[in-house]
Amino acid sequence: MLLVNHIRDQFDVVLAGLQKRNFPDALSFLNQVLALDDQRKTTQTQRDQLQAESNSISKEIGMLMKSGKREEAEQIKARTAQLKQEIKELDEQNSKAEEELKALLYTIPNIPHSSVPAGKSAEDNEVVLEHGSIPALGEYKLPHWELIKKYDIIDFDLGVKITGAGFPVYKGKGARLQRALINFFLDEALNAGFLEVQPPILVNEDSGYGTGQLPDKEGQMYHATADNLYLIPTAEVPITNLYRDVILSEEDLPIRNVGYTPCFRREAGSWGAHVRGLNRLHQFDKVEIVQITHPDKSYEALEEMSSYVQGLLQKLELPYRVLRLCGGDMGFTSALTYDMEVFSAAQERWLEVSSVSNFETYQTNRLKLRFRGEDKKTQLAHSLNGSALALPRIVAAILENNQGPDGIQMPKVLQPYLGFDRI
RNA sequence: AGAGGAGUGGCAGAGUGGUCGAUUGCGGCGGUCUUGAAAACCGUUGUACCGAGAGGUACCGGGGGUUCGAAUCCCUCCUCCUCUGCCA
Repeated sequence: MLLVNHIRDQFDVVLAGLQKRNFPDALSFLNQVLALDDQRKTTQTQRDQLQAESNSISKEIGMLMKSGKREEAEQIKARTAQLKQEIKELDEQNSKAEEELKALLYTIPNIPHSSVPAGKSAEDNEVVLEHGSIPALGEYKLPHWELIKKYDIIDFDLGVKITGAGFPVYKGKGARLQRALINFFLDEALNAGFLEVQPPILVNEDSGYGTGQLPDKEGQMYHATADNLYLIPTAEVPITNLYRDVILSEEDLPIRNVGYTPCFRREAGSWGAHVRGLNRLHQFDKVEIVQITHPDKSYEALEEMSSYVQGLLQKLELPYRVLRLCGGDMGFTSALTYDMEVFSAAQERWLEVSSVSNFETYQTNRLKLRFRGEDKKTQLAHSLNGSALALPRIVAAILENNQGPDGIQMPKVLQPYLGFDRI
């Protein structure tokens, strides 16, 4: 959520940012926000003044009562009755304005960083770099959904039987590959100085609002209605919310956390040819890195995270490219996002395996995540996160890219974790 | 899940209708003293909103209510503790 004061002070920047996002009627929308905020301020000032009067009368009544002057006390009570009514009306106006303001602010996306290219869709994303060479598979060119059957390592039909579509069952070497990847990713993050956390995978409403999944995207989350809890779509939600309503001291920054969790996404209506096999699932595993930084350091941290994720892909010997997402393709809450995509050689397409974003103060404003600087004043920190990494598409790429006459060769770096070198 | 108890400032812990945003202690910060430190003493020490400022308003787990006035009374939800039950 953007700060109203920021909209006021940086009006032109915010307006240009929304236009880069193709936000309709940005100008009149922003003016409406400011008008509502003005209205809120006015009613609040009036309300506070009346309340001040009422408070002092109440004190007076108290003193009169004590000194036994009942009748005088009764007389001035009449005035407070009137004040009470007026305050109540102003309160109603005020909270109405506040709610409307909040509703508007919730619909405004984050302002893109100046380096974000304009554009409408994924085609307008900027390719920052490509790394590695695409393997020539020759006659061994099965897509992963056939490989998993051939080697009997992941079973979608069993998942359908016990749960439904998009909930695969990993078996044998398939299960061990999952476990190896999770451990590899966690160990790498540990070595890079991230603190490992294991958060709950169900979260309450407050947490959903904190990171921006609510109120708009509740359709994407599984909802345990009996307890009003949501299954997390990403570990970003519980990990970032660890710092909700927290005032850190400056020396605590940066906070660097890593966590492995299963992730759950309903992905309503998105089934089709592009989402076969492991490409899109309702439940999948992901290791996530989260950083809370000083506002001056967040872009530095973003670059670090991008290099870190690239390092993982290099160690896994996967060809990848890095995209800088355009204004139209970026997530709602992000100011700058890099997507990492690996090339899936049998499908002959790029698959997104990581998304690394800087949210600046967009999340921390909702979260009330602040730190106290040297001047003793509190200010909002910046939050960032990235996948490091999401498993299914990594598995798809490893299986497809490394297939050959003798089965599927495993990346060297995983072999100590796996206990085998090929499937 | 049932019965009982409790949630107050960074922490501990007073406060049961009226000058209470809240006694006190510890911790933190600043100072006096000291070559330096400790001790002692003095001062200071929550967050947010409105206001140019003076200042005002709100917050004692969350929400609602009673009252001229609520940390204090009532309702409701949440959390923690104790006992019983169940369970990995």
